[in-house]
Amino acid sequence: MPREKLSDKQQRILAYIREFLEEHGYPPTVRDIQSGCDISSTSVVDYNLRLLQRYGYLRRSPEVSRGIELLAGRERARPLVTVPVLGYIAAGQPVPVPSDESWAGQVTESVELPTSLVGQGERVYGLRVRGLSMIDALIGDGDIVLLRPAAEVRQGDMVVAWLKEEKEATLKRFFREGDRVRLQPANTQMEPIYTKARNLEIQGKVIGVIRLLQ
Amino acid sequence: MPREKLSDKQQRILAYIREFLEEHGYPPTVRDIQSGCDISSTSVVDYNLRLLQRYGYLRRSPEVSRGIELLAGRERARPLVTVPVLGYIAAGQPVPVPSDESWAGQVTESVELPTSLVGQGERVYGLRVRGLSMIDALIGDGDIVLLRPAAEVRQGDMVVAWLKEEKEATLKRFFREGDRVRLQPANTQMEPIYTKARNLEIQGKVIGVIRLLQ
DNA sequence: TCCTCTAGTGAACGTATGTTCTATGCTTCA
DNA sequence: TGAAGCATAGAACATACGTTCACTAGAGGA
Repeated sequence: MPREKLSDKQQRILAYIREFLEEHGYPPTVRDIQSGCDISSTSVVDYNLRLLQRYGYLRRSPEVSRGIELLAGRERARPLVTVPVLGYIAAGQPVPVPSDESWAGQVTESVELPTSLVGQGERVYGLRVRGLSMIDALIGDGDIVLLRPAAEVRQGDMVVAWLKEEKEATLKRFFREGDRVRLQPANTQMEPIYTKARNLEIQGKVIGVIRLLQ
Repeated sequence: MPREKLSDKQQRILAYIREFLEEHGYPPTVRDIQSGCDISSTSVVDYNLRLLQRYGYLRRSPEVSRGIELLAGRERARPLVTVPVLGYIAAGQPVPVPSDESWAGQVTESVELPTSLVGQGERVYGLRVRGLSMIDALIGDGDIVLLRPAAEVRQGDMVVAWLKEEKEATLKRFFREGDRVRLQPANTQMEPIYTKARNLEIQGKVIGVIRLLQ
């Protein structure tokens, strides 16, 4: 769709929509635009909106009041993702796992993070660490661990693992070695854990850690 | 305005409005909310919107279709702040300090963070940690430390300190004890460092740590 | 000259949508 | 047990608002 040169009136309309949105939080009606831009008839507004839509400056939802959406800054569609913090992770306790789809209700808090950090549309969730049990992974009390449900785990991935026998959640790097698994702490001075693969339940893959002080 | 506890229904309504806005660029109608939140009557939606407005979560323009404006993230004017990562911090090396005003040129990379984490207009900068010298503060190789230039340092603040004699940068909690200073590692199993106050140069106050894996 | 295209006008139409009214359970408190 | 609030139902009302239509006027173009 060719981006043609806009008439003076069309530019005024675009500017007015932008201002109105800024001020009110919702788009103007055809009649708002009419009076705001000193246009004599609603049909003229409709006419120009139609053109602006064809040129790609906005999108209209038919039959919908105020159904105008500006497309100019479209890539800023979802700069922030609200990451739900589902609960706590601590040694000797089961880890909350996002129940399919709606984790409504279990969310105690949430953190907003840019998509540049966690990706877009990913089912990332957070867990707040309680206690010092993860300290060998350089994760302290109060830190937030960012997790992605683990479809596949590759060598060296940092994962939240549930040790069934020990009844303990832990956070380590994952290495499959034959029929056993080596769980390697991030802190190189600490010793790794070895266990059978079937003693392990991978809860999620760690994609980040956030610690906020003060 | 008292921020009362929201009912489950009210939280769903707020969430729905947010989603709808995100997706369409304009707010939902009362009937959109009704069907979207599985509410039986438009009057119930109206009733709850009225309450949400009284609590300060949104503003409604009377007689105006889709006249709903979310107020929660009103300061969302500039949700993302670009935090410059000025360089590296490692033991035995001086720490880069933001030269007044323009640190243009020294920036090797940058991270975008929401204002909810680092505040707005604050002169926050980042340093990437090289090596394991900060491991007693639960900070590993590759982590990013978020710093604010330290106007005043209070008891217990986490700071980046430059030890002049030792020629070493370290990251510890700061406690003034008479004429000497105790630098306490975040890891409680480690021993504190004691030094004279004049051997110390506070480079900045740590406000956060970010670790991104993968 | 007639024809076509763009731009504008004013009114009317139909429905999308905010609002209101009455009635009904459900707690809570005395 | 009854009064007082809260939350909900369903319907009806009034109007805000997108859309359409018939008509006018200038600007090329053949």
